[in-house]
Amino acid sequence: MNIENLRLIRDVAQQKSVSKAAKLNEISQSAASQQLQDLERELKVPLFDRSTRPLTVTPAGKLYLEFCRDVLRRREELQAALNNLKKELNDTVRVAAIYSVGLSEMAQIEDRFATRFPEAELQVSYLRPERVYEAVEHDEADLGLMSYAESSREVVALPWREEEMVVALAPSHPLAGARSIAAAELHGELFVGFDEDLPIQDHVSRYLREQKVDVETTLRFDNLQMIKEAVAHGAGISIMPRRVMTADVEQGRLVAVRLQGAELFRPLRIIHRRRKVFNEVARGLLSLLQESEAHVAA
Amino acid sequence: MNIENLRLIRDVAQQKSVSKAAKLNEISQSAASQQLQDLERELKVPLFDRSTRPLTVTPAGKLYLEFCRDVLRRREELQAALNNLKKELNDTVRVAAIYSVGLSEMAQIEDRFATRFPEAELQVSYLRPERVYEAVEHDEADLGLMSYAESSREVVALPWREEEMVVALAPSHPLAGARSIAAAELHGELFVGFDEDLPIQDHVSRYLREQKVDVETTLRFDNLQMIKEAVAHGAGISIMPRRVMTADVEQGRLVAVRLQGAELFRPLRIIHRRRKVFNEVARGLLSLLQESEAHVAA
DNA sequence: TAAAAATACTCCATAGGTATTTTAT
DNA sequence: ATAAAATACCTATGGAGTATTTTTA
Repeated sequence: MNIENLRLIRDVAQQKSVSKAAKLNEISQSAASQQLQDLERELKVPLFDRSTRPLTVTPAGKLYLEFCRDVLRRREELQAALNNLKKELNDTVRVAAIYSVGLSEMAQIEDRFATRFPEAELQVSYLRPERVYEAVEHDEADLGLMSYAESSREVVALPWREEEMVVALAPSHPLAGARSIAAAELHGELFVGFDEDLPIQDHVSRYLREQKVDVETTLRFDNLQMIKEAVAHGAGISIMPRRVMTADVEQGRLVAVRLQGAELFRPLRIIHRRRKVFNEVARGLLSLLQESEAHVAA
Repeated sequence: MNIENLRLIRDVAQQKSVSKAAKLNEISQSAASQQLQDLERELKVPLFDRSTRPLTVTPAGKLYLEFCRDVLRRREELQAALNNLKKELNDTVRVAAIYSVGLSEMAQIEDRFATRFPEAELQVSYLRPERVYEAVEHDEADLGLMSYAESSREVVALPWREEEMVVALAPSHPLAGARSIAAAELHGELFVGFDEDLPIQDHVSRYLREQKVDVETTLRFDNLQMIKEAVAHGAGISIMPRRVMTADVEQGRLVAVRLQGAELFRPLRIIHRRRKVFNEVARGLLSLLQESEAHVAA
């Protein structure tokens, strides 16, 4: 029972002729005759009465014929569904990004992507960092954009960009007027930090430790949004990427001051599954991202 | 795409393992692996992600899996339907008989058949003679019971029984009291006959011609029922098989008188398609009919 | 390191072809 | 007599096996 055989049987019934059905299916009359007989032997029941001309369909043949039609129709449905899926598979790239990559950042990327691949679809999900990693690991996303990612057995991390970390202050803070701040000046300040298990917090803590600076951490959050909120309300100062506070600075809610020597950077990475087979648009997006990194660096 | 392959793919998804599915389907791991790859090559889309353990089903795999399940279910339905049909085919014999074979006659046959073949089913259709012949010719009936049938290219006629033809009269008819009637006595009688194109009419007409008897035919019908009706109402006499008027005689509606010399018989025949392959019960019924003929003759 | 899957290689069963015979009209 | 189906016979292909390598966890 294969598709060709189903078609053949259907055509025999329709044409009332084995040889005509054979021609339609581009096989010899002999082959058609043998297929039909093999099938009848397998089912142990004749499907056609060939002692009349033209041949006639037996009741069993009618049942089998309906079966053929049903399966052939179902097969067409499958083919159509698979084609849709394949189109999507080929024309879509799925990106998982942490929130702090930023909507405006992604909007630019999306624009350039849309120009270069007008047919393609770019799906972006904003997720918490662990979920970005998981999405890539389980092949729910083709590319991940996150900070402090490390290559592992499952996942490859490529460099993307290094974001300058600055001191975030409420406009009312005494240091808010400074053009730059030396690490030492932070000693004893009230500080709003990340949860301790986050790599960015490790990074900042290590930096402060190296600079022999002690800050008094008053609050911890697992996301930038809440930290900015707390800083704006005067709960303390913080250290974060300059880029994530652009809007807040413009609106006068926060002040960003350069760290003297600009010696702290948050590494953003592009991650993907090891041995991942990219489709064309995913490859395209990857190189677009890497170009843009070069561009920013320049 | 054959049934075994559909089962294999379904089992791979269910077991999340090619080797386990292979065992279930009693083929080697290698064969299963190759079947799967061939299928994926044919569809040009991977159905399973084998870079994870246990393997996972891709979206395309899910679509294909539903297809497998649908086709396998449909196939079971077909098998069940065919089994019913085959049972019927093997245990059923279809008989087409002319009306004048008679219900009581057939009831006896059915009883004896039911005793000898308790599992079997006997389907009897009462039809007009042409339709009996057609039914046998087109394999709508296995056996036909009719009068005056001849063997032809399509159909074989076997002798069954010869039915004595008698004179049918209304009880009020002057000849109704006779023990027998010579052909000559019918001369000038009003006569109710069959349509001229029926063999039985030929037969009767030829007989009367040979006996140099002229009757005055007042009415013609294409069936015995109407002729009996007409005779009972005094439209004339007729000649017909004794057996078909038994009930009418008992009820005093008609009188049957033997033709002197009992020289007129209606031949009943069993007909069947040439080269017809009988099932067991049809063969059984045929020999039962032929026995009963011997019995009647004895 | 152990399992599962893929691959290399071989074999043979069978699907399909040509030529011929049988069958139906 | 003619066209259709069945059959005899042959060949090439591909499906399935064993043994081995590669991959995943």
